[in-house]
Amino acid sequence: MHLRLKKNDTAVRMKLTPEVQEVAETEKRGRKASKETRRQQLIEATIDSLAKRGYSETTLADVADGAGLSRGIVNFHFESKEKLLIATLQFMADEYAANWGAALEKAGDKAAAQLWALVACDFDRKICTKRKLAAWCAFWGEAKSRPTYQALCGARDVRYQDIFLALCQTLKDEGDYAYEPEGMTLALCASMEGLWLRLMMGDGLTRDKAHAAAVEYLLVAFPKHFTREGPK
Amino acid sequence: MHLRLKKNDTAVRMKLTPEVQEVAETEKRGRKASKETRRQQLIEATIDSLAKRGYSETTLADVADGAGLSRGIVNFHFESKEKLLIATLQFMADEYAANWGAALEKAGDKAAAQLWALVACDFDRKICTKRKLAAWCAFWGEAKSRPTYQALCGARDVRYQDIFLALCQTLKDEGDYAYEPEGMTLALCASMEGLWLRLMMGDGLTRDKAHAAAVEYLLVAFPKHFTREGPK
DNA sequence: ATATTTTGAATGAGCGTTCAGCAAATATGT
DNA sequence: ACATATTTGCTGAACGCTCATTCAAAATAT
Repeated sequence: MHLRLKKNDTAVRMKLTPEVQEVAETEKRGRKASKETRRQQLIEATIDSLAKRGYSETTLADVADGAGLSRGIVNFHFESKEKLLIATLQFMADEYAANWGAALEKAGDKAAAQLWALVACDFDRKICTKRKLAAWCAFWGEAKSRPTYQALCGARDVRYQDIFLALCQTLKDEGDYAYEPEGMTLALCASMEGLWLRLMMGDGLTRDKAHAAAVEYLLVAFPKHFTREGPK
Repeated sequence: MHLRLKKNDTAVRMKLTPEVQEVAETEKRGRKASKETRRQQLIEATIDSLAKRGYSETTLADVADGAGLSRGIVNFHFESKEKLLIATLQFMADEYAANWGAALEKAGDKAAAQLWALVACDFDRKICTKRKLAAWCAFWGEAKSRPTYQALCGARDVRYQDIFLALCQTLKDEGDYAYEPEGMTLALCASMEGLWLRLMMGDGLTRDKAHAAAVEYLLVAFPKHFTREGPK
């Protein structure tokens, strides 16, 4: 006979991370949480685990514990570990895309303002957290040997890169700059990704310093369009 | 009773990769290989495995197979899987450092030439192979949750970054550029790392195009010092 | 003969997956 | 209203597989 704790008694459970908590408390609690809410809660716990332990040490047990739920739960809501991870990456990719999409909307129709916004939003508090950067990096590390991950990681991808390229092209025409836009765009995008990488590694680099470095790049590339405070 | 193949008969073994072969055939063959040679051979096989299967799926069995040796071999020459991986990363970090060290030597004492050489050598055939980039990336993915990896990955690190910064500073003084050197250096280093990341991801980006993008950066940042063909 | 290197079978820990069963929520019957 | 049946969400023990590690024995070198 088992001695049993009362279920869903959050006071008894291990401390959950703010992100998981938040999702768990959205809508209704405990048993009544909808399927979609549970999935989200597990995805958040997965990001936590990836950030804390890295890809190779992320286990379903850890995810379940992190979500404050039982062992079999992932295979119930997702079909397998693999599918949970894909859903997690998908979620992050969607969030990322939504973020820059919204930033672009708000930026108005001047190319310089759009480019500025696009660069800034990569270092937004919502997107650019240690936690999420670590999770991104975990996926990057596995991406080369997994086409599925590669496709989703590259979702910061074609459309994004195209827009970037178009903006650089426009500014070049406006400002009579001499550079070769494709190389320029590539170097700029790469720089932001590299800054993410470094943010993740720690080193005492902060979000603000990273953003400032990216801005420095914008300044030397498009001196007629930007000051350190923003587009002219 | 076992039916046994004759040992060390390379004709019978699985095809080994060029890198492993090369090491295996350095010095004397088969059993007579020295301790150091065997270690190197296993390290090359580890890089192969990381590149082919990613960190999380790299197994000692795969490494041993890749080296054309038996299962227990790694635990004999290295003490554990963990130590093999650390030795592998250490090897790559040393090779990387030696590469830019040599490039710096050869570049003479003009700051512009040195910076050019430093950027160029990151895209050198010897360093910048799919295989090695993939291995680097595999380690990056695990680095946040493993201090040891983090320390070694950051070996493209303090000294490297300091030299870079000093060079940017010198060029700024020479050329009366307006940028803030710390941000500039950071953005430039990050750009090169980001380009590596993209090279690894595939996308049809080639070493030459990546190098060209980095050069494009140099051009806009230091227009008085460089042309696309090199330092003035 | 002794020391060193290599082998490969055995071991056991860790992990993803499965599934029978429990409990909460909801639907249906009275 | 209350009782009963059905559905849905969840649990956790059990299973089987993969893989790092160990080690006795074999092969080779000195």
